[in-house]
This record gives sequence, C-alpha cells and structure tokens, in this order.
Amino acid sequence: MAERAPRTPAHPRPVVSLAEVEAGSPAQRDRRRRILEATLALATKGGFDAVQMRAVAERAGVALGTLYRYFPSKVHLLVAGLALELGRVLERIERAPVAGDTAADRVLLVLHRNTVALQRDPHLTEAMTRAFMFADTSVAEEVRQVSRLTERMLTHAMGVEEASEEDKDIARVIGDVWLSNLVAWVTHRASAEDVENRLALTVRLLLSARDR
Amino acid sequence: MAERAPRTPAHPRPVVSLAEVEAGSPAQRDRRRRILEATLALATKGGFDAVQMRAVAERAGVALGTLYRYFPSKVHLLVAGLALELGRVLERIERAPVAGDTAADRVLLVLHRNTVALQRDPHLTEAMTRAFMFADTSVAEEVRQVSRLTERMLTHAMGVEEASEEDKDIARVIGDVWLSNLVAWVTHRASAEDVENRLALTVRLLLSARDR
DNA sequence: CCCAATACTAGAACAGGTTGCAATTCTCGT
DNA sequence: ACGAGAATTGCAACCTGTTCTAGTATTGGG
Repeated sequence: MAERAPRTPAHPRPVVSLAEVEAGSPAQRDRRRRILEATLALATKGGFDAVQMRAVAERAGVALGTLYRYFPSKVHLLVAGLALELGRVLERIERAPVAGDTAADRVLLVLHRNTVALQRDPHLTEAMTRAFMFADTSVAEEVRQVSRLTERMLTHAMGVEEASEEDKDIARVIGDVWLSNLVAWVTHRASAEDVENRLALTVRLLLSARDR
Repeated sequence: MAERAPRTPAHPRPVVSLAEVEAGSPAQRDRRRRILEATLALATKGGFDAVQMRAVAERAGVALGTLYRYFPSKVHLLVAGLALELGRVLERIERAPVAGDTAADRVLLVLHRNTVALQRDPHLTEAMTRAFMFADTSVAEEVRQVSRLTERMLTHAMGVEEASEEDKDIARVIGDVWLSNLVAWVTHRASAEDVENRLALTVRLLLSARDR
C-alpha cells in the first residue's frame, strides 16, 4: 500500500467519534451505515485488497473525500467494521449464559462457534484480521475497543460475575492466542483443525486449574 | 524442584540453511547483504514507513528492479530482515545454557532480554512486527521460518532435550502471546511494564506445572 | 576465448491510498 | 425565511509499492 508520509491532517476530525456512534444527523448516520455496509460487502467478496477506498465510496454513494471524513484511513474503516460485527456477536452471546459445565468448556464453545463463523467468510476474516494487525498508533482507540469486546466475550464465557484482574488477564491471553491462530489460518500456515487444537490446549492449560 | 539443567547441543545447527546463505556468486551474496543492511538501517531510523523501496535500493547501491529480484515485496524484505536478526540472536542464545532454576525462570529470562533489546530499537521493532503481521500467504515460507526460530528459542529456554509435541505447542502459545504484546507495545496500547507482567503471567500459568 | 543466457540498470508507467481544492448543497440559529 | 458556516461533491494531484521495458554488463559452459 502506498501510505504517504504523515503530514498535517488533511480533513477535519471525523464526524462521528467512536464513543457516540449515534451522533450526527439522520443523513449522516445513514451515510456511515452505508459506508460500513459497502466495506463489509467488498471485504466479504474479495478480502483486504478488494476493499478499495474508491470502490467503497462509490458503492456507498458518497464522495471519496466524505469517506475520508468519516474514516481517516482504510485501516480505521476495516477495524470499525470489525468492531461493529464483534459488537453484534457479543450482543447475541451476552443475551444468555453459555452452556457448559466448566469455564474451559464454555470458553471453548464460544471460541469454536466464532471460529467456525469466521471460517465461513474467509475473505472477510482476512480483511479484518489483517487490518487489525496492521493498525498503527493512530488506530489505537479503535483497536482498544475491539480488544475490550473480545475480553468481555471471553470473561462472559468464563462465567465470572465480576471479572477480577487475573480473569481479565487470562481472557486477554486467550484472545491473543486466538488472534494469532486466526492470522495463521488466514495465511494458510495453520488448518482449521490446528486452530481448534491449539485453542483447546491453551484453554486447558490456562483454565483447568479453576475447575477442580 | 530444580530440574535437569538445560544443555547446549555439542554442535549447534546453523540457524539458516547453508543453501540459502551460500546461494549465488560472491557479488550476489554481497548485494543481498547490502540490501538487508540498508533495510535494517532505514527501519531503525524511521520504522516501517521509512523502509521505502526506492530508498533501500539507492542505499544498497542496486537498481529498483534488482531489489525486487532479490525480495519480491516490501514485506518479504522486512520479514527476511527479521529472520536474519532473530537468527543472530538465536545463535548467541544457543551457545550456552540459559540461567535459571525452572523452565519458567529461563523462559522469562530469555523473553525479558529480547523484549528489552527490542524496546531499545522501537522503530526497528515496529517495522518488523508490522511486516510480520501484515504478511499474506505469499510470505508464508518466510513467516514460517521466523516461527520456527522463535519456537527453537523458547524450547531451548525451556531446557528440554528433545522437544515433545506438547513442548512445542506451549512454546508456540508463549510466542503468540509475546508477539501480541509486542504489537500492543509498538502501538502504544501497552507499556513495557504491561508486557513484562503479561508474559510473566502467561509463562507462570503455562509452565508452572512442570516445575513441581 | 566466445556466445548465449542470465543479471543488472535507469527510468517510465501503473495502481491504489491519501490529500488538496473549488464549487455546491445542507443545516441551523435567529 | 435568511445567511454563515459546515458538510459534501467531483476531480486532480501526489506518494510509494510494484511492474515493465529497453539497453548494458556478467557469467558460465563449450
């Protein structure tokens, strides 16, 4: 990719800050929705490379400059898409307790379901994981949000009422391993089975103590 | 308690295959060396963005087309640089047993030393970790080499004579967590202290069982 | 030593992310 | 309803990774 040397920020701050997705006029919310929709559609069809800024803008029916006003870079755009999707998933998961007798079982169940879902849309998964991993400091806030969502998903699966610091740490470690394995799967360095096995091992080692 | 001391192999294997180092005429080997040298110098000075293909070519004294003949993309180039550096580190580490009474102690020591070294060259670290994470399937072979080097480094630190599959799995999990935390540090989402703490937790949870 | 194959060079050209800008359209407070 | 300021548009331009070409230098097998 051709990333230009950093200079003075070109466009004013994005209209919609991460904290208040609901902000802006209805027209603006709709533009934002169309942009993310276009992004996810293109990513699903052809992965990271297919998410071309001109193509996203055209498909969303906005000018290129407007796209950049809403999302200051391609990586911001994709990570925002990831956060959106992850938020939907989390909402569904938190609606009910996870089945399973032990924390390890429940975490593995949640990981398994998500992994299977991600593997069903390999291009989308590739686009989002690569953007997430490539994100630099300017995307830190969005990346942090994704991390928080993942952490919540895993602590919820662990089934702790109020997550202690150590609970959160363990969730983070599991999340790190999950992500690394997704990357390995996306780049064909690990099979779906490898991913499941490694997650199972990690969870067993990290969580088995709490169930006895 | 204190388990068997880790042992240095009598004749350490070279970290890169001879075929690779030995390939080509002396002039070609020298060009390759100059290219990687230029890459690391630019990365050290300005990170991922400063490693510009035209700049690397000029600094190495080769034409742009030649640079692409040696390394088919910027990511290949940087990951090759990473493998080179990691190979040097591994060579030094494997020369002697690692100090420490338990596998956990030794692994933490090795991780600590490397983490400190990486944090001394933040731009270089940023360039290499981002390239590594952004690598797509065409770089799989180089990425795999880096993974193997990391795995060897960690199993060596664990001090096992002959790494079992589970040993390797554990090493891989630790490597994954290490990498994730480096990325988090590079992007200012985690402090140096955070990284050390999380690695300590991970190693404790994954390795404490083997030391009792 | 000679020649064909291969490698190298300089530079143009192309692709896609990002920025700049002038003109137009919206929005909103009064 | 009105006018100022903000948002949007349509394009052109710019930057850097990557590819291509035509010409020149090296090299290795005979």
